Amino acid sequence: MAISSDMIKDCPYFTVQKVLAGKWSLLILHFLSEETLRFNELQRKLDNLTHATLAKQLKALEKSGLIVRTEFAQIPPKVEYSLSDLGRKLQPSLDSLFEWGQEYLKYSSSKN
Amino acid sequence: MAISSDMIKDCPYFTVQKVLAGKWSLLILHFLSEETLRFNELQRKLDNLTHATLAKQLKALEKSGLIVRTEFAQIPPKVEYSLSDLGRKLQPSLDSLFEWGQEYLKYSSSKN
DNA sequence: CTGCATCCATTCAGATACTG
DNA sequence: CAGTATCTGAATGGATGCAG
Repeated sequence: MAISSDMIKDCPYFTVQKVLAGKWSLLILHFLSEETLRFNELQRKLDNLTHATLAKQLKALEKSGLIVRTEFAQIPPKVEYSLSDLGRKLQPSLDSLFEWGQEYLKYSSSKN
Repeated sequence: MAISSDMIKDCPYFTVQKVLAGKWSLLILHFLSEETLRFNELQRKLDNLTHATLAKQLKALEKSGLIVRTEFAQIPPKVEYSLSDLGRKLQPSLDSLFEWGQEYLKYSSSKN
């Protein structure tokens, strides 16, 4: 259903929308673009986010191939997340969106 | 709920995610960036989309201030949609995302 | 520290049908 | 031609608790 046949394959916009669907995707990608982070470090940066929710988002991003999960076999467990090549390629777009977001905020605050 | 106090105001990423949340936002913005369109013209471009759904998306985008609705007082009714200044400013980001989407599709198809 | 399973609440796309 | 109202089902964010 939704968009049939060709479009779903041909349309990059659709892909983008799918990948960025996660409510926290942008934030996560942003933080990971600055540095590789462990699960808990990431969670601390994203306050107000339970570990279950974060886990789901990370899993989704990993499945999309945007981030890389590296597990260290040790006690206590340690897992690091970083951007994949694909994720790194997205960064310019991210920066661009970030700037636009600032414009938007500026605009709407002057509007009120 | 979710992200409290400052972050929600300060974080452009959050704004972006809110605006692009709609499943069809990217497509709609794309088509409108090429030309001003009437409701039905837009719907024809977005096949597989009921007018009710499209109406909701357009309303959301209009509320976000990304598109402009122009109504002509005539029979039969005529309404045109076009990008606002804010919407136009988003275009570079859109293009950037589009390119990335293509990369993504290329990558995943070679991966399979 | 990290992750999974479960349940709940909400959100939202989509279908249908009705109005001017 | 354009828009609205209502309903449904699916997806998903989020809370809690349990397990390596």
